[in-house]
Amino acid sequence: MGKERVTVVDIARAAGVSKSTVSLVLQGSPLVNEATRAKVNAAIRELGYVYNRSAANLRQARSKIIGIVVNDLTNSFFAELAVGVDEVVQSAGFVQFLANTSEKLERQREVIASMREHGVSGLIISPARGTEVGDLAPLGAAGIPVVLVVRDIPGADVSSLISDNHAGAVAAVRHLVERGHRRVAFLGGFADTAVFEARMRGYRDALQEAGLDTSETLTIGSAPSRAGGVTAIEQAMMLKERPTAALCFNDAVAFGVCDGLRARRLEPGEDFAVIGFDDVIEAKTAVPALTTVSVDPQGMGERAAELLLKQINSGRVEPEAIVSPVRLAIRQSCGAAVGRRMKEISS
Amino acid sequence: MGKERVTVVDIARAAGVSKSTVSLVLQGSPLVNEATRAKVNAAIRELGYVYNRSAANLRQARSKIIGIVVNDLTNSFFAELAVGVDEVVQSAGFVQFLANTSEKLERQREVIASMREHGVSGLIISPARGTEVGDLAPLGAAGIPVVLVVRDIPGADVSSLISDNHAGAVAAVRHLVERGHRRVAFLGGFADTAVFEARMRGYRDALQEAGLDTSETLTIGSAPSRAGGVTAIEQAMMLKERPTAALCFNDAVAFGVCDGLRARRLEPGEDFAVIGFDDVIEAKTAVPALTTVSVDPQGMGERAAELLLKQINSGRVEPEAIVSPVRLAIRQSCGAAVGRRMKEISS
DNA sequence: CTTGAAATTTGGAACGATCTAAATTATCCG
DNA sequence: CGGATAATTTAGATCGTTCCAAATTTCAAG
Repeated sequence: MGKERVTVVDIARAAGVSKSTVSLVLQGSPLVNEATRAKVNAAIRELGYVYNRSAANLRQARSKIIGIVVNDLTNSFFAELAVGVDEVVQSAGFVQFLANTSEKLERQREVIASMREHGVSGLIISPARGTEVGDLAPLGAAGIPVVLVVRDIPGADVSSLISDNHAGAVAAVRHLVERGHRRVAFLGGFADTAVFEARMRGYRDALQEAGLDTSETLTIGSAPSRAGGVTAIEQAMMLKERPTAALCFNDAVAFGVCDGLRARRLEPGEDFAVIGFDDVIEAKTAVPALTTVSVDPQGMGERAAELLLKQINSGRVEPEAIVSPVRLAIRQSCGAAVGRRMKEISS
Repeated sequence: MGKERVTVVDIARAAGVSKSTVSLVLQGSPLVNEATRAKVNAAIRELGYVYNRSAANLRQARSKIIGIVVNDLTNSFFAELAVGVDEVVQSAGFVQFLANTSEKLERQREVIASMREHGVSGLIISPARGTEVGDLAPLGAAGIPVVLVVRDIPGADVSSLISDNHAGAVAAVRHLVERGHRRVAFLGGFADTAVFEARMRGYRDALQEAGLDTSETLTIGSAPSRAGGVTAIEQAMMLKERPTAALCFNDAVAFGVCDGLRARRLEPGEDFAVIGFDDVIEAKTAVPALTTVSVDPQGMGERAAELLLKQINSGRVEPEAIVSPVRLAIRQSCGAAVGRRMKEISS
């Protein structure tokens, strides 16, 4: 009744060769004769053999798994990132272990430990808020390559791939200033992340460069989500001197800001200029199409995966810190130059 | 120089016990004496031991991995579903293998094969379009429990958890009819899926029940995406007899429809009623908030995972086909009763 | 003390692949 | 045909854990 598992020995017997030869065939070795290869493959199909990776990993000491740890999978930025990683990882014959930490350090620790136990060959991590150098140290010590994405951890001795947040923010604000805006807000995001800091600094620098007010009143934090955007813009509109434009921490916030504006019967792109950050897929198709700093999450995932694979294959490499260039995708939500209506509401 | 891997034997030696005892401790067996357990745990910490799951799996013939295969991770419905699965799977001591097929059958086959090789204990699959019974048969034969989610595959001998698409569509259309709509469209989606068929049938049935026109002209297919929604509503507005309301295939389409309406200077919820399907997180915070058939993707993920775990633990169970109840979340986008403006544009 | 049962601990054989080094077979050339 | 070289194939050890059966220790009761 109970069917035994089919192993290399079984197919060796069936094909009339030794298990070593079967192993060679499984690995696609060029050493083996075409005729025997065919015989073996036939037997494999015949018996419905399923390769046992656990056994292989045991001997080889490292599996063909790469792990990816993200801090918030429900944010489509990270979902797209994961898709990008999966794409290249799969075609390199690896398989992806994906875990979501929901921004919880404890979960992140568990997840990374579990991946180590499974013998992952490398890890791509978008760290949860508050991750420290020490959380990654054991990986480095064990010789497991790590690529940090999106968020960097200062002092960590691993590679990182983050987008040029500062330059992106500068470009966005310059664009708004060129269009005549004088009161530009920075909306959304939590102040304790490196990403926030960089975008914020770019915003300030561009403002300063244009000789504009860089006081703190126009900077309003919130959760980096759509709902956060709604509350941020609400607060902004309570100010005595209202902004006429805003650079948002990310696209989710920007969408929320648009929602909030509409709730006040203001049309984003006409009555108020909105620029986002990240360029998630919906940015293009939204109405109005969202002007945003284009980061291409899927592309970032692909590049992170390539970087990681390079490190895995070349044994040991110096950690690289790559900043990924960024461009401003100008669409409708940043509107035309400041015109009648904007002047009107801003006064 | 080269540090050797630390194994049970090493910690056995360090703790002055046998490797069997260490193994017992590792598994949290109640057989072992408290004092020795402490000694062993100390040694484990001391030497920085990392459990080798490959070795364990080899012996035990099945790993604590559950696989989840989704057809489109960039769709936030599935991202949320995956998060729900991850949640319960992790707390049950399993770890999740997530793969995205991008709706490609070939990729799906590879991915499922790879998961088998890794010895997954069970699989949650949202199958790619065109998946056939034969694609799942080998899993059943190998005694690997499978739970299908979202899309069912008629004739497959596995459990499934799908939402009550028919009832949801009926409820949505009834609601629109009660509000006075007489020309209700069904927008978006591909006609060759079981999900489409069910929602569509619900739409028809409710229309018929109200004695309304069920001719095909008001049914307009499109890609089940935001962009698809835009094109679908454009087509709908070209009709000589325009609809005043629409049930959309899913929320992404519904958002696209809202976008398309705005592009024509029509305000969703005021000039035209829109109802979506799925209730993704953005539905609540969008403006106008989207009325939608609430499916709670994360909850579905959790339930699917629980169902799967039940099957894994209880050895062998009869496949169950669960249809998950659904409720209409009435928000702003379906507007008030047909009023002045709607009559105006619809004539 | 003995003794039997209960509580702990343990040696050694798996698990199913890979790898090394050596054996076998085929091929070539004068 | 002999010998050398190249091409294939193979035996057997090995990876790090779990599991079985048996051994040892502990303990309570007689």
